[in-house]
Amino acid sequence: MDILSKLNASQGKAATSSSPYLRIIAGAGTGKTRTLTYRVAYLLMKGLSPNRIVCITFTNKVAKEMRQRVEDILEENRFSVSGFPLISTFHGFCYRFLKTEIDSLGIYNRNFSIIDDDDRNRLYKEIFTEMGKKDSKDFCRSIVSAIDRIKTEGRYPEELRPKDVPVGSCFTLADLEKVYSQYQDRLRSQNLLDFDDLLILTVQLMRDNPAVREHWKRKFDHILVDDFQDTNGLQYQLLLLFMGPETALTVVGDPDQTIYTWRGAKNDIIKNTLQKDFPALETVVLDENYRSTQNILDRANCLIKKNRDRIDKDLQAASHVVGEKVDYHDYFDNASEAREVSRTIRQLVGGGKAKFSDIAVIYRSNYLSNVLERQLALYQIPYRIYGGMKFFERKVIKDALAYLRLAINPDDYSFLRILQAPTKGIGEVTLEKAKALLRQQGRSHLLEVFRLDQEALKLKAASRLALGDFYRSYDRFLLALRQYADSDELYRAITTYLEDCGFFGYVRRLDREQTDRGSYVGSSGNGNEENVQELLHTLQQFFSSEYLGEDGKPRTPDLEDFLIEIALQSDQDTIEDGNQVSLMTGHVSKGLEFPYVFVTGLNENIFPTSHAVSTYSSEAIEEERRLAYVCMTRAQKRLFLSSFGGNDFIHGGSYRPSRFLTEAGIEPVQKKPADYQAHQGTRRPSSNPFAPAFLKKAELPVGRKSTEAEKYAVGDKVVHTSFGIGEVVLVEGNKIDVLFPEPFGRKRLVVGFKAFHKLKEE
DNA sequence: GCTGCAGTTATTTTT
DNA sequence: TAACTGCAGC
Repeated sequence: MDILSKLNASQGKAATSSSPYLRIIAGAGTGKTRTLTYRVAYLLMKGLSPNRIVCITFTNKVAKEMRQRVEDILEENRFSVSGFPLISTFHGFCYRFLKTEIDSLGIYNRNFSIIDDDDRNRLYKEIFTEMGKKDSKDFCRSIVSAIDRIKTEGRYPEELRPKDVPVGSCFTLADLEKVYSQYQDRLRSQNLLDFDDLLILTVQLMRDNPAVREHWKRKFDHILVDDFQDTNGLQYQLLLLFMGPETALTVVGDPDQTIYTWRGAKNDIIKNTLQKDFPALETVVLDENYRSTQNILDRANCLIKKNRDRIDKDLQAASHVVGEKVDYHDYFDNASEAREVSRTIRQLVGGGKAKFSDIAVIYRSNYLSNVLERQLALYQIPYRIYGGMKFFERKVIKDALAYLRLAINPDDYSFLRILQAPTKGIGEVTLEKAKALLRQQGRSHLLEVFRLDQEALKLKAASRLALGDFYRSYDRFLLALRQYADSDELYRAITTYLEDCGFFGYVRRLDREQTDRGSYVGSSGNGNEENVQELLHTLQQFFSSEYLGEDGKPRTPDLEDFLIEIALQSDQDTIEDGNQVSLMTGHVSKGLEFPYVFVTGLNENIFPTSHAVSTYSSEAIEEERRLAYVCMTRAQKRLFLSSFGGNDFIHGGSYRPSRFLTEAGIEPVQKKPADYQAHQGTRRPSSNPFAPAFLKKAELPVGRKSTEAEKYAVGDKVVHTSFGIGEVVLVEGNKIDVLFPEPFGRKRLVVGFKAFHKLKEE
C-alpha cells in the first residue's frame, strides 16, 4: 500500500491507526482533511465494506472533494471497490436516515420538505401577527433567538425550562411555549422540517425506537468525523446512538478553530468529553503546517495565544519559509480600505505574481461586502461572493422551486409563493377566508382549498382562470412524475409544467418590464429568465449524475433528491472555479486556502463584532479571536490586514483598530488627521488608471442604470465583473450579446448596467 | 387587490 | 444602504 509515502510520520500514523477510537488534533494547514481522506482509503483497502463506513464533513463541498480524492487514491493503488462509503454532512446523513424511518413517528411522512430561513421567518411572522405582537420587534426577535437556542439543544416545546427565559426578558415562559409549539404545529401540519428537526428527530427515533436503533447500530463498522471541534451536543449524541459496541470512531479537529458555538458547538467534546467516554482513545497531534509562511504563522500563533481556554500549541512552517512580513494598514474610511485592497490586487495581478483566483478577501459580516464590491468593480477586478445573496435565494429561483416542491409535498408556504408568481388576484381578504375554510372543511392544505372551495371563496373570474391553469398543469405534472421513463423525460415534464402554469410567461414579462423601465437589473447575471434557465440547466446536469441512495447503492437521482440537495446546500458549495477574486465571511472561509489573503475591517465592534464587545463575555471574545485566527491561517504566501476609520453610525464615535491587531503583535498605525487628508487626497478613484470616464464621475449604486449609457458596436471589448473581458457580437436595441472566454460563453447584457462596461482601446 | 412611493430603521456568523 | 412598512392611488 502506497499510503505512507504520501504522508508525514504523524499523518501516516493517524491514517493507518488501528485504534477503535482515534482523535486527531490537527492545527490549521496541517493536512487534516488529507489525513482523513487517506484513512478512508486505507480502511477500504484493508477490506472494510464501503457501505459500512460513514464519513461526516462540515459542507457538501468537502464531501464531494473527499469522495473524488478517495477514488483517486484507490485508483493509484489499483484497488477497486464495489460501492462507496457515504460521505455527507450531519444534515445530509439525517435526511437519508429519516427518508426511510420518519414514517414510524406517525407525525410526518417520507415526502417531507425542508424549509429555508425565508419560509421560517414567514411562519414566525404569521404566528406573531395572529398574536398581535408583530410590531414588537424586541419581543419577536428575542423569542426567536430563544427558540433557536433551545432547538440546537435538541428540546421541543414539551421540554421547556423556566431558565429558558432570561432575566429581565420581554417575554414569559407562556409566550415562549405558545410561539414554539405553534411553530412546531405548523411545520408538522405541513409535513415540513427545519434544519434542527432533521437532527432532533433522528436522535429521537434512535433513542426511543428499539427496532430502529438495533437495525442502524449494526450498520456501521467505522464512523469518521471531520471538523469535529464544531460538533454540538446534539450531533455528538447522534454519533453515540449510531455506534454499536464494535463501531470504530475517528474524529479530526482543531479546538482553536471552533467558530460555531452560537450554533451549539462545544469544543469541550473534542478536548475532554471524548476522552471520558472512550478511555481507550488514541490521540495523534498534527502540528506541521504545510500551508503558510512562518511570518504568517507567527502572527496567528501570537494572536491565538491570548485565548485562556485552550491547549497550548504552536504552528510551525514545514517549509521553513519565513516569507514576507504580514502587511497592515489603517485606512481613512472603509471605502478607501476597499480601494487600497483593490489597488493591491491590481498590483499583484499586474505584476504577474498572482491570478485573481489566488486571492481572497475575508470580512466579519456579510454587509461589509458591499463597499468592497463597488471598488472591485471600479478597478475591473472579477470577483465572486460566497454566501451573501445566494443563487438559490433569488426570488424567481425560489418561485420556480416552490412550483417543483408542491409536486413532492404540497405545503402552504410553497403554495403561497406560487399564488404571487404570477399573481393570481388573491389578496389578504380571500386568503383569510381560505385559511378559515382550511380548518372548517378539515382540509390539510391551501392547495386543496383553492381547488375545491372556489364557490365559497367567491373568486373573481380572473383568479379562477389563473388557478385553473395552475391546477391543470400541476395535475399533468404529477402524472408525468409517476410515469417518466428516463431523466430526459423528467426534465421535459418539468419545463412543460413551468411553461403551462404560466410561470415562464411571468418571468419573461418581469424581464421586459424591468428593462423597459430601465431601472433595476439587466446584466446577464441578473436576468430573471436567464436565472431560471440556469436553474434548469443545473437540474438537467443533476439528473444525469449518479446519486448515492438511502441504502448506500448508487441510483438515478429524481426531483426530490434535487430539492433536498438544494435545501442542504452550504455557502461554500456554490463556489465555482474561474479566474475571480473570492469574497467571503470568515465562517465561510473555514477549510479553504489562498496564496494571497486580505482580512478587512479589523475594527472594534466589527471584528470582534459589537455583540461580543458589549456582552463583556470573555467566551464571546475568545470565539471572535478564533475566527480571526481562522481567517489569518487561510493565507499561504502573503497576508494583508486592514482596518479603517470614519464615523460609526451605529455605536457612535469613530472606528478604532481591532484589539486583535495588537494581540497578534502588529502595532496599529497612529492615526493623524493629516494622514487622513493625505489618504483622501491621493487615493481618490481619479488616480485609478483603470476606471472608465463615466464611472469616475460618481460611484454608481448597484443595479442602477448609468445616466449616460454607452454606445456599443460589434467588435467592442467589454469588461464584466464576473465574466472578465469579452467581445460584442450582436447589438440589439439596449441589449448586446457578448462572447466571453470559457466557461462563460455567450451572454446577453443590458446596456447601462453597472456590472460591466466598455473597455477603452489603448 | 396591486403597485409605487416615501419614510423609517436596523446590521453576526450558517447547516 | 437596503429592506421593510404604511399609505395613497389606480
